Amino acid sequence: MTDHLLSKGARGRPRRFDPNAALITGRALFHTHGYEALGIAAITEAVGIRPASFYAAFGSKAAYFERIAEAYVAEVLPLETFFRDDCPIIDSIAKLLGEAARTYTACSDQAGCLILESLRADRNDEGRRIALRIAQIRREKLQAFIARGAPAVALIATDVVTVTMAGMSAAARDGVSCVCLEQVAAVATVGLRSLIEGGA
Amino acid sequence: MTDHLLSKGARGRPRRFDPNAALITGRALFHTHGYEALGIAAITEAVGIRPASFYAAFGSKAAYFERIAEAYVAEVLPLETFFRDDCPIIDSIAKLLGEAARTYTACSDQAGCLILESLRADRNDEGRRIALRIAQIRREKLQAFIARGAPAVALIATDVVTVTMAGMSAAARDGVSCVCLEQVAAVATVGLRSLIEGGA
DNA sequence: GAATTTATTGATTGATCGCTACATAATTCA
DNA sequence: TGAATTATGTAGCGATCAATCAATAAATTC
Repeated sequence: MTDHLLSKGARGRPRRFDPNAALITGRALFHTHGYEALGIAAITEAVGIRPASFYAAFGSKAAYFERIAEAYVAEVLPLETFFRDDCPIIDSIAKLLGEAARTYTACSDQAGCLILESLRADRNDEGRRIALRIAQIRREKLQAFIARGAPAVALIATDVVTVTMAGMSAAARDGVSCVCLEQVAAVATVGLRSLIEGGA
Repeated sequence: MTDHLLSKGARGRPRRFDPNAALITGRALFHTHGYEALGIAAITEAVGIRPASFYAAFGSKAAYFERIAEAYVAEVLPLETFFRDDCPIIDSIAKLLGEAARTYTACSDQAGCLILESLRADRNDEGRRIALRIAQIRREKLQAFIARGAPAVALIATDVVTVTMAGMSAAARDGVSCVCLEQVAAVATVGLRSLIEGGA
């Protein structure tokens, strides 16, 4: 991680910056400002490089964002952590929603979910297209997990979880507190429990 | 409405276009593309005027959007329609959420709520600032209505409704169907009923 | 040392952004 | 009829956008 400059067998002039660090920096910037509002100039200034170096390393703004978004979805609220076969599905969902409330409000400068917030853009926005693909994969994964414990209502339960998380992400960006979102998650869980356990 | 060209007492050269029609056109465009993604060029082309005429009539893009957003919030899902004193608060909320599901999916090119979707932007985005002010006023109004029927849990119930509507608006933009959103609204209502009626 | 390879710097490119200056056209009021 | 007023068309402002070009620098390979 710190030996990015060494790269023994590399020919040519070595990089003067760490691409991984640049991805971390970019993640924070995209999370704060969004895909469209964040310009190359702001990225390169924050990383401490010139545009040409940025494009040599990452190819394009879209490719740069895609790498960041892929890493984000793999790290933040990974579904495998919550859905285990020895745990009632409703408990898994409750834990997921509660943890989402905390994650989305952990840093006021980067509130909400990077992926879900990147969906809020024009249809033809490149950032939205990338985020949409990632969000759909995640959604299918979630639905598969829920289907294992509640096959009859998996689709609607997945929609409820998805809508709730999107709403919590939006609310977090509008400044709603962690405690409030935890309560929202709890109320949503009540409805979901009723749905899954076959209540009215 | 059709006599905008007459305006008996008006001095100077008369307008060649209907500002009200231009507001309608702009509402559809903003709803489809969002504040930032919609440029003056696209607006003026759709309305059939030149930029100079646009600025003479509306002052700025922000002022134009503000007039559209104010009209939108007054017309779409007006809270007074749903909250009446002779109706249990949970029924009012259920009707509001159900109608939101239908409204948000009525037109696929303008899915979701114009105000809520305009909140998804950079903090310093002018469109977001305008939408945020309108959304906050609406939120306070909603909380006041809910407090009349359920004062003890008005704050959290308001948060749940707000989050659910924001999530439904986002889902509608991602292509989720009306039927699915109606089911989501129904599940959310179950949780809210439990909250309001003091259940577990 | 010479050739090759890769990354850097610095200066731009063409497109688009919101917005406006200027002259002209069309109307009302005196 | 002429002055005042308002809207229009043309043309372009400075700023910013993502992305790139040519020249140079720093490494490896031969």
